[in-house]
Order: sequence, then C-alpha cells, then structure tokens
Amino acid sequence: MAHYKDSVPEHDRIIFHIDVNSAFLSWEAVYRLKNGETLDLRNIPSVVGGDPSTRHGIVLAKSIPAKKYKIQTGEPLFSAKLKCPNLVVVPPHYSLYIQYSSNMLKILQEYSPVVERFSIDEVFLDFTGMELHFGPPVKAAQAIKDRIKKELGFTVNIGISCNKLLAKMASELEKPDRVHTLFPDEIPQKMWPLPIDELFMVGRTTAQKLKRKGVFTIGQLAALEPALLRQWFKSYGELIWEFAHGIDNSEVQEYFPMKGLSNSTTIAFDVKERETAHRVLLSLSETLGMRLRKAGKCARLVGVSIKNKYFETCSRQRKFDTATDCTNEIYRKARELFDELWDGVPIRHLGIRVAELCSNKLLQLSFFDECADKYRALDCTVDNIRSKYGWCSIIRSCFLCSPLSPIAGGLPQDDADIEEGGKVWSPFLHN
DNA sequence: TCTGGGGTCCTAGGACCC
DNA sequence: TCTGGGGTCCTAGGACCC
Repeated sequence: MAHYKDSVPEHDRIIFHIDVNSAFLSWEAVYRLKNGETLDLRNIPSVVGGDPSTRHGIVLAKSIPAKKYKIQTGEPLFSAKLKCPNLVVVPPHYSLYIQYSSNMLKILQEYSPVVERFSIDEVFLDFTGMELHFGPPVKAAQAIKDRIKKELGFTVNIGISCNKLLAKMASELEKPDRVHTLFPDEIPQKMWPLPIDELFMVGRTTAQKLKRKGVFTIGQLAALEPALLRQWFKSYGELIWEFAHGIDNSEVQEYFPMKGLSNSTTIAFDVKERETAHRVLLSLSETLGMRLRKAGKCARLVGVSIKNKYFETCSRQRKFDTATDCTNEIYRKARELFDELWDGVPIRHLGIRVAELCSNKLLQLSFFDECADKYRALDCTVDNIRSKYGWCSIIRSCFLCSPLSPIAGGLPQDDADIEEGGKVWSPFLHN
C-alpha cells in the first residue's frame, strides 16, 4: 500500500522538506564504503561520536539499529555503550559532511529557485509552480529522493505539504527513504495521534509541563482552548496551538541576515587559573574575529559565557560604543567581561558571542584607539596567511607550549580539514 | 574517560526618561 | 507623604532548533 496520496489537493503553495536520514552516520557510511570498507554502518548499531578523552564524548548521530537500543542524539557515549555494549563508535569528519550537504543542495537547486538550507542536513524547497517542469509533487519528490540516493549514495525523507511546518512534520513520519504528504485534511489522521514531543517547537521542558497537565498527544493539544495555552505558556502557547493545527505562514527563505556569531569550547580539563581562561578566550576571539571579518561585519555587543565543573552556567554581555571586528579588541572586551563574571569555580566550558552587527564598511573608529589601523592591517595579514596555508600556519606564541588549542571553538579540525588547509570549517548558512 | 557547538527568540526585571 | 505610569533600552537566563 502506498504511504502517500496519489493525488494531492489544490493548494496555494507546495513546500518540500528534505531531511537526510541519520545524516552524519549515513555520510560516514557512504564515505567508508567508497573507500573500500565492506561493513555498512547504517545496518549495525553504530554512532558518530566525539572523543571522551577531551570531554566531547556525546552521540552526534545514530544508526537505525542503534535507535532500537533507545540511544539518543546528544547523550553521553558512556551511557550509549551501557545500553548497547557492542556499539560501534566512529569519530566525526565535519568537512566531509559539509561536502555531502552542499552536493545535495546543488541537486535540489535544480528543482526550484527558492531553496532554504535549514541546517546541514535539512532543506526546504518551494515547489509551487514547478509542477509544469517536473510533474506532480509526489512524483517529483520520489524522483529527487531516488536521484540523491543514486548519485550521492545516501537516503532522504521528503515531506510535502502547503507550508513549512507540515512539510517538516511529514518528513519525520516513517523513515528512511520515504516520501510523505501531510496536507491539512490529513492532520487528524497522520499528525494528531503523535506524542506531544514530536511537534516542532515542543521540547523537553514544554512536553513535561504538558504531560503533567494531561496533554499527551498533538491532537489533545489541538483540542485545547488557545486562551488556556496563552495562560500557561504566554506567546509560546499560541504558537504551539497553531502548530498543532498545522498553521504556519512563514516563507521559504534563501537567505537569512546573520544576527550574531558565537564560538565556545569545552576544555579538556577544568580551568582553575585566570591566565589559562584568558588564553582560551583569546583562542576563541581568533575564530570569532576571522568569521566576523569574513562576513564583512563588525559587532557592537560582546558576551561571555561560563559553564563550571558543576554544569552551572552564567553569562555576561555588554554593548560597546563602537563596533569592532578586531581580534584583539574582541579579546580585550571578552576578558573584561570574564573578569567581572568569574567567581573562581573551576571552568569546564567557555564561550564568546558577538551580536548587534553592522557592515564593516561603515566602521566607526574610536578617536582614542590610534592603534586601530595597525590592528586592522595585522588581522588582515593573519587572515590571508591562514586562508592560504591553513588555520594553524600562524599562531600566537603563548600557545606554543600550551595544552590549549590556539584556535578554539567551531568545529573540531579533522584530517580532511588539515589536508585542505582547514579552509572548510563551518557548515552553516553563511557564504 | 559522563554530559558538544552554533544558532534564534522570548521574558522578566531594573534603569532611566518624561 | 498617600509612592504615577508609560515607554524604551539593557541584561541575564532559559526555551527551542539542528
């Protein structure tokens, strides 16, 4: 029996949501098969996971057989192995995933001019009006799905509906390698029986609160009075009520203006000394500054966050009079905020965030900072060297004999990164 | 050897102004 | 001496997503 309707009703818009099945794990499997490995990670209990020795030991992606052991993305590898002692764990190769993701995007762009890269493994595609070129939506989606499998070697789910929310909910239905529709008239039968946690934007906290109030399915949520949800969850309550009814008017958007940037890192050991913490902040500032300059932006707001050994977090942010894209300036501000914030408890994780961005062409130099020009030239030179010879071709001397990475945060460098000079390093939306 | 990193948005509460 | 109130900006924290 078909798992989708053979004919779709007339609607204003036709939206596809393309979701790579177990993305990191599939891509890892495809890469390994291509390089002579005979075992397909997708067919055994396996996960892509970080390195516990540097305190990055969490599950980044799981195979479908691993899912049967109730292993969850984000859970510690330690606990995943307790659930499944034979679990195969492989390290991540981010630059590979970025390539697979981009290859898929290229294919999808052939089917519509309006394509939104929602994350490294999810894409929205506005198929409205494209029936003329590629046939009815379900047939076209089948063809796209099969083409990706044939040309790139991995499977995707495609959800089809009249808005992004329903398309996304549709792609989550049965996996892998499937096309599903979820049009408004199918909501009661396909979406309302689902548990409340499966609704987009209902996370763990909201799901727990709803369950305590006796709401267990999306249908039960839909049946509530929106005023009651407003009372319980403020504006959020109305949003999830609308989602439970399949209401969503957001557009498929090719480009999103960047609002802010952040870099953070879990350090392999607990940091007890101020100087060490400062160095981590410096290495984070390096990455942040480079990304900011690459985007052609300056930031007015700088923020610092700390997670201590007890997993308690705190943060401090400040708006400054002048915007900057200078590594040293970001570092100086971050250090100032850190010194005000830190209570001396050993630190596990440090982060820096910048926001309130403006174009660096309109850069307003402070009268008091006569060094600004020199720093600008320095940043520019270092950026050029790094883009030519790799991220670590030029580092600050204070990192020479240090266990700390001179360039922290972002995605961990993998072998492929180093071979390529580490040029590829961010999977996210900005070109 | 237990618990990542990068985003966006919302809210509460305080400061400050008129 | 009975302690306005609306508007805006700012910060910290927490929710969600991948």
